[in-house]
Order: sequence, then C-alpha cells, then structure tokens
Amino acid sequence: MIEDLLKKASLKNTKQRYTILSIIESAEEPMTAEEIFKRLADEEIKINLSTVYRNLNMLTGKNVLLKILKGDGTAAYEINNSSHSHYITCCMCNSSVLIDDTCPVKELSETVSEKTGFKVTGHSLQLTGICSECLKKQK
Amino acid sequence: MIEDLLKKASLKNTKQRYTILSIIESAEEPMTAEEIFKRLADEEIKINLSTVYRNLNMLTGKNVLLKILKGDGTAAYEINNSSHSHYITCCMCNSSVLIDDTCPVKELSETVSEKTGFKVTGHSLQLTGICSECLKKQK
DNA sequence: TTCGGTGCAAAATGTTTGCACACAC
DNA sequence: GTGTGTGCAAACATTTTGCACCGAA
Repeated sequence: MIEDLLKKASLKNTKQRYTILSIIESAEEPMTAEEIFKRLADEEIKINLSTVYRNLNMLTGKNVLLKILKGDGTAAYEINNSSHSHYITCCMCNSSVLIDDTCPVKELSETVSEKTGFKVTGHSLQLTGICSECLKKQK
Repeated sequence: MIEDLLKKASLKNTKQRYTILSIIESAEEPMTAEEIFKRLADEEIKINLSTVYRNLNMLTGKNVLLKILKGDGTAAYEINNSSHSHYITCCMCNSSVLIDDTCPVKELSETVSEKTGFKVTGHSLQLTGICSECLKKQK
C-alpha cells in the first residue's frame, strides 16, 4: 500500500505524492519525471513538474524509489522492492528492454566489500547495444 | 596506438581529436567532457567544449570509446579495449577504488544478446558505497 | 579540392531552487 | 497552528545544433 510506504518514510500523504507513486507503481517499466508528468496530463491531473522532481528525489532519498539511469543520461524511477532489475538500452533509438535475469551484482558486492572495506550501498549496471529493429535498418 | 583507433573508425586524425583521445587514454579513470576540457585548459590547449562533446559522441558511436553514466547522470568516457575495469565510489568523499576482478558482465552480455536480440556494444557497472575511512567518521 | 572537422554563439534538454501560499497532521 | 508540501518562474548544468570557416586526405 502506498500509504504504508509514505508512513514508513515519514512523508506526508498528499494528493500529488500519492498520485505520483500510484503511477509509478502501476507502470511495468521505470518511469522518468517527464513520462510521469505526461501521464498526469493525460488524466487531466495538474501537478507541477517541479513537484514531480521534488518527490522523486525525496522518495529516492528515503529508499522508497530506486533511481535508474538510462542510456541517454536521464533518470527513471521504480518502486524499491528488493527484487530489482537491469535493462539494456538501444544506443540508436533509446528503447529499453528488461534483462529478466537475477541481478548478477549481488555476489560481486560481497567480494568487493571484503577486498576494499567499503560498505556497498548500491550499484548501477547498464548494458548498451543496438536493438534488433535498428540492426535491420543499419544494413 | 591512437592513429590505429582512428583509422579503424575511419575518422580523420585531427590535432583536437588526437589530443582528446590521448588524454582519455592516459587517465586511470573514465573522464567526463568537462574534466577533459579542464585538463586541456591546464595544458593551455584550446579546444572548444562543443568539439569535445562532438568527438566523444562520434567516438562512442564508432565503439572507440565506452560511455559510462555516473551516479549523478553525467557521462564519462574510457577507451573501449576489451580489458577494462570497474570501480566502487564512496558516496561521502567521492574516492574511487578499483575492483581488481575480472569483469563480471562478459558472460551476462552473451545471455542478454541471445534473449533480447540486441547486439551488445558496451556496458557500465558501477558500485556505490561508503569507504572504510568514512565509515569510521560516521560513528 | 573536397568533405569532414572546428569554433562560436545560441538553443535545447533535464533538473534544481527561492519564494509565497496551501494543506496535512 | 506548525511545518511540510506545492505552484510558479527563474536559474542552472549539461549537452546539442546551425553556420561559416578551416584543414587533413
């Protein structure tokens, strides 16, 4: 429940924040600020873009959301439930596809932690390539 | 040799391009456009920032460079030789430490290629954490 | 000589911030 | 009522682009 997420993060439950979270939750893929904003516009809900950004940052800081950097450097967000995923992005059309495999970084994190003395708090793994559509066009 | 890299990519060998590549090659860590630009300034070489960006894009497109997205969404670049490394960065003091392990993404790339139809051209793996020094201070 | 490369200035993009007002608790 | 959250406009950082000139092949 979204209410619980907010309570756990000790953030007030405002219309705007709730709506933003529910859009992210119902999406199958991580969403960018702009995508969320457009979706809001489609549903004729007016929430300022700054508010979207502020909430995304806030919620990421409280670990409610996970920030994912896409191939073009823009940020997308998804609910931070422990089972997260990685994506491959096409460097020609910027489309993203889910890598539906278990996260391969988990074990690496432990090794690194031992070797370097770091407490590992997060990671970013991102593949870049050319999707099958763009491969066709290239020929 | 840088000349060979350029020839293979069928790009002209200009002073600017050569210099940019040599800076990236001699750096131990991936460099951002701004960092390259500053390094140039330090050496009193004047290359326009647009030129830096244009070359980084061009060289990435030709797979001479690998584009790496940092935690803040800015892009850094390194030479795309098969034997590359990954780093863990401390989110408090920004120090970086080499993960001296074989790159764990190689096998993943093949799996992904089969499953998604993408031609995998590169990847970025970056760990974030808190270094031992900062862990001490935190207590 | 030709076409790709460069410098410059200006724009586009994505994101953050200051301030006054509004609303959840 | 208090402090957090919001809208608005403006600033900011990074990156891209149009155009005229330049220089490597």
